[in-house]
Amino acid sequence: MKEGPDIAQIGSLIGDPARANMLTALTGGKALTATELAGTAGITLQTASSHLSKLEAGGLIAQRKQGRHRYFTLADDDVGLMIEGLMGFAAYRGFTRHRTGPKDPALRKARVCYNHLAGDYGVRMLDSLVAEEVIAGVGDKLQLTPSGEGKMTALGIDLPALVRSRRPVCRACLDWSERRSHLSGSLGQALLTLFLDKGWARREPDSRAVRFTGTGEKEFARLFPLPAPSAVERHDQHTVEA
Amino acid sequence: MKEGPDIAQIGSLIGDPARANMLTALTGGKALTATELAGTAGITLQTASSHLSKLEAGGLIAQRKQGRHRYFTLADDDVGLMIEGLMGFAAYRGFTRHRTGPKDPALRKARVCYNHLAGDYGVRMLDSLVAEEVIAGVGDKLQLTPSGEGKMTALGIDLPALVRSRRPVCRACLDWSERRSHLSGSLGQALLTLFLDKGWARREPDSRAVRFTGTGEKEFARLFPLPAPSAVERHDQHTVEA
DNA sequence: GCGATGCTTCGGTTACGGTCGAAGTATGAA
DNA sequence: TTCATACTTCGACCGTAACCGAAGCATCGC
Repeated sequence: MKEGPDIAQIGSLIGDPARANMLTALTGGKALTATELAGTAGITLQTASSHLSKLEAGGLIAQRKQGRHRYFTLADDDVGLMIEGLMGFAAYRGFTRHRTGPKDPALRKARVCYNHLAGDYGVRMLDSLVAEEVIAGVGDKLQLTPSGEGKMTALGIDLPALVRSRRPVCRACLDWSERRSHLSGSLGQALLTLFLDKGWARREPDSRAVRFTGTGEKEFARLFPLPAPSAVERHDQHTVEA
Repeated sequence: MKEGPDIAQIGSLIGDPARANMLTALTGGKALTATELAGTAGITLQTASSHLSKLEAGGLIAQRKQGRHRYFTLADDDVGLMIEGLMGFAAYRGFTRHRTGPKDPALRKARVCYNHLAGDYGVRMLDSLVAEEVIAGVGDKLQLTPSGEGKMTALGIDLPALVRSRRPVCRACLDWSERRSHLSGSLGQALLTLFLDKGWARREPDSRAVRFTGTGEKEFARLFPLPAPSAVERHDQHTVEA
C-alpha cells in the first residue's frame, strides 16, 4: 500500500525470540547444526527445524549438507552487518537479556563478528589502520590505499584472492559494544584468520569471545600501534568550539 | 539465557505490518497525529493507539501534545538510522511491497531521511563534501575539517548551535536506494533546512520525495561539484588488480 | 541387511497479539 | 453548558503461529 521496502517481514523474522537467539548464535561465525541451534534457542528439534526453514526462505541463513548433518550459517556479510547493527541499537537502548553476564568483559575486549574481529580490539585495529593510512574512505565504503596494499601483502595476505572473492574488501561495521566502526569485508576476515592461524589468538569454545595470547598481544600492539589521541579518538565532541 | 543485547524485542516491534508502516511514515520526518498514522497503516484509531503506545514504550517514537492533537515523531536520529538501515537491507533483498511505484524515481533522486537529505542527491552531496575536504572520517564517524567549518559558516550555518545540540554534527547514514552513505547528523539536518528555507527545494505533499527547483539545481551543482570520477566513485571494485 | 543418529513433516493444542465496537476522558469551539 | 473532535481504555473475538508428540526420511556405521 505504500512505497518503499518492507521492513515488517524482516522484523517479524527477527522478532521471534527463538529465531533471534539462533541468529545471534550464528553471528559467532561458526557453522552450527540444527540440533545445536535448537539447544541455544531452548526449543525442540522440530520447532527449530520450522524456524530454520523460515529463516532460509527469508534469505537470512544458508545451509550446507555434510554427511547427515546440516550446517547453518548466516547467508552473507550483509546479514551479519544488519544483525550487528540491530544489536548495537538494542544495546544502546538497554534491550539486554541478562544484565551483562560474566563473559561480558571478554566479549567487549575482543570477539568475533560473523567472520571478523570486533570489540575494543576490532575498533582499535581500524583506528590504527586509518591513522597509518592503510585504509581511507568515508561511510561504510572503505578502501585500501596503495601503501596499504603493500603492508597487507607483507603481512602475508593474498590480496588478489580477496579481490577475486567478489565481496567488498574493506567495509565498516558498527560495533555494538564500542559504538564505533571496526573493519569488516574480506580483508577483515583475512586479518582475523591470520591471527588465529599464527596462534596469536584463539576462540573461546562456546562463545564469541576471542582471547589473545601473550605474543599475540605484543604482535597486535606492534602491527596496529595506537595513534596519539587524535582526531580519530574524540569522535562525538567536535572540533568546533562554541 | 544468552549474552548480549536482545534484538527480538525490536524485531517484534518492527515486525508488525501496521507498526512498520507507521515507522516508515515517520521516517519522512514530519510529526504526524495518531489519526494520520492510523490512516497510513490502514487500521482504526483504537488499534493505532495501542500500537503507538507499544512503540513509545519501546522507545522508538516520542509524542508531543499540542492542543487536542498528539504529534508523534521518531524518538531520535538513532531510530531513523536503524530504520533506514533495515530498509536498505530489505530493498537489496527484494523485500518490497509494491514493485516500484510511480513516485519511485523521484524518491531515488532526492528524498527526506528523517531529517536530512537522502537518495542520489544526498549521496552526491557527501561525495562532494569529502572530495572538497570539508568532511573527513571513517566508518559512521565523520568530522568537519577546519576548512570545512569555514565553508559551512559562509553558507550561513550556525555551527556553534549545532554543537550545542549535543547530537553528533556529522554522521554517515546508509542510503537504501543507493547503498552508499549520505550525510546525517545535525549538519545534515541543517543543510536540508537550508535548501528548503532558501526555496531551492520543497517537499512533495504526502511523500518523502524532495523536488529541487531550477535555481535549486544550479545552486546544488555549484555548492557540491561532482568530483572527477575518482576514488570515491568506484567503491566496490578495488584498485588491487589481480 | 540392521539399528542409530540427524533432521523434516504432519497433526493437534494452546496462547499470544492484532483487531474492532463501545464506552470513557480530555481539549476546544460555539 | 453543550456539542464536536482527538484520542485512550476496556472487553471480546478471532487468526495466526509457536510449540511439541509422533511418525516419516535420509545418512552413517556396522
